[in-house]
Formats: sequence, structure tokens, C-alpha cells
Amino acid sequence: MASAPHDAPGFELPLRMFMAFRMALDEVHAELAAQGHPDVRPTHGYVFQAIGPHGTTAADLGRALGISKQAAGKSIATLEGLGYVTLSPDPHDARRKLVHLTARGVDVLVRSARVFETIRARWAAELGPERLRELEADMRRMTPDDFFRLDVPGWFGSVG
Amino acid sequence: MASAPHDAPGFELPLRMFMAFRMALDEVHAELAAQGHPDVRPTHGYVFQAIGPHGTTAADLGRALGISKQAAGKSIATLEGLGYVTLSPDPHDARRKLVHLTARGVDVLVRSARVFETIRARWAAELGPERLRELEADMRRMTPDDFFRLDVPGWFGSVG
DNA sequence: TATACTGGACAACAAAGTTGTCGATATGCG
DNA sequence: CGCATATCGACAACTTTGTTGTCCAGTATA
Repeated sequence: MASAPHDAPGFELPLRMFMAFRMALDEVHAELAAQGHPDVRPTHGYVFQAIGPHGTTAADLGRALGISKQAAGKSIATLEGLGYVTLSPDPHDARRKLVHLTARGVDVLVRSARVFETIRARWAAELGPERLRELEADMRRMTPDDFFRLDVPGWFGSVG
Repeated sequence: MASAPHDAPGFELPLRMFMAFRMALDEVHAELAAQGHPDVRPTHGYVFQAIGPHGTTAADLGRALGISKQAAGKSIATLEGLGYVTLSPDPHDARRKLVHLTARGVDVLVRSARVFETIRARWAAELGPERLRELEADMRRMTPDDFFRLDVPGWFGSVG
């Protein structure tokens, strides 16, 4: 449509972005598994981040992540079972249950951040630090500020 | 780890890549839906591309996409029901069933390509054509050549 | 106080994969 | 030639991760 002769086909860049994302996430979770966190799933990272230092509730978590409160509730139950979060009653509102990260949950966050930095360093070495910063700047222009939403519920819909 | 003071946190770039990918795919499928293909799913695009002009079989499709042949078979059955592919016996091998795109299937491919080019043109306008080409070149260095694999079977594992 | 809203739990269901098994067909080799 | 092995596609059962709908308890508003 508006592409010059030897440009990449339009689908290539998005697909490569997805591929890079997936490689990074796979590496993070392979490392986490090797470092004592074999049960942490990619989406759990989003959940951990969304819980944050002050804690949340299931309904808020769902809103932050763009999923239903029920789905958020299931995640929390799973993570509680794995020892990554704790639930406590909210003293100001008897309906709510506050979710907080345990030390083990924080550990995941710390280790993930470390692996992400390692990956970033590798990319910096591959492309040069300046070029990588340009890439990051460009990506910021291409994506909204709340790049944190998940709503992957079923966007990768039916193959079948 | 190896990051200078004001660098982006390591997780930002991968997440923004995923976001950009998802926005592009959402736009493509919103357009497809508006143009008479409401039932086409993101993964179907991969399937269509993998079928190609010469046709395939379920087992080959599974290998190309990195999913099981059963899953590929389900996709094919769905797409056949939607009128996007046809099945015919292989004259050289009675076990195999050849999968080919119908005219309607090719139409999806053509329309998708068009939307992807529109998106690319918008990015070119936003960043400048030269920066976009650099971005594409960088992404090629960061990702493998077979950037086409799907194997999203469950990589986005359990939230719950 | 009566009504409406919100938080969390339970249940039923949907989508898209997976593994395992099976019969039918090909293929390779003694 | 004929048997052992491998592959194709189909069927079934299951898993994961989400969805809606319903319900009750607690809070807020008029």
C-alpha cells in the first residue's frame, strides 16, 4: 500500500516483536525454574507486578490486568497455594481480602528483573547501546503508556 | 546489572513489543471482521500462511507451526467448516489429505496483508521511514529466521 | 431504613491446546 | 515377496485458563 519496493512485508515486524517477546519470557521463566521457582507462569509476572508493594484485592487485580475478577481470584488462589501471596481481611471493609506478596513472591520479582536486565544487556551488546535506546524510544511512540494490560484471555483465539 | 542509570527497565521493551504485536493483530482482525470475515482468529493467519499456495497436510502443518498434528487437524476441520480450506485425497499417498485454501481463504490472506501494510505505513509516518527500516533491521538481528513458529499452545500458562 | 452497588465464592461452560490409542497405508530391508 | 517399522489422520479423554451467571454478605447512598 505505502511500501517501497524492498521494504519488509507488513506482517514481519509485528511477528518478530512477538517472537522477541516470547524468547525473552521463555528465558526468564527457564531461569526462574532453574532458580527454585518452577511453578511460576508467564502471567504470574503480570500478577506480581500488579499486586505491588501495597497489596491489592481480587477485583482490583482483575481491573488492572483486564481480566474478570473471577479469573483474578483463581490466580490469587493458585499463587496462595504456591506460597507467593498471602490473603488478609481488610480492616476497613469486611468484604475485601487484601493480597500481599510474600518474601518468596518478592524473590520472584527480583530474580525476574535480573534476567530481564541480562537480556537487555545482551541486546545492547548485539545492537549497540545507542541503537537499543533508539529502539526503546521508538517502541514508546508506538505503544500506549499503560503497556501493562494483559487481557490475553482469549485474544489468541481458536486455532481449532 | 549492566544497565546505565536512566535506561529503561529490562521488562519494558519486551512488554511493549508484545503490546505492539497485539495492537497490530487486533486491528487486522477487526478489519477482517468488518470486511466479511468475522470468524477468522489470530492463529488462523498463521495457518493460512503455513498452508501456502501448494497446500499441506495436517501433520506438516503441525510441524510448521510447532503444534501437535491433532491440534492442526482441529484447526483444519474448523477452517473447512468455515469455508476457508478444502480437503482432497493425495493421489500419491492414500493416508494423506491435502489441504488447500479456497478463494475465500486467499481473500483473507490478501486483506490481511493490506491491513498490515496500512499499519506499517502508519508506523513509518510516526517514526520516519528510515527509523522504521532500522527498527526492522534490529529486530531481524534479535530474532531467529523462522520467526513464524506458533507454539503458543500454553506458553502463556496459568494465571490461575 | 430501603435500595443500589461492590467484593468475593461457587458452578457451569468454552476455547484451544495436550497425550494416548487405533486402524489404514507406505516404506525399507532381509 | 513379506514382515517390521513408521506415518497419516481420527477419536477420546484430559488440562489449562479463561468466561458468564448467580448468590450472599457487606457498604454506601438517598
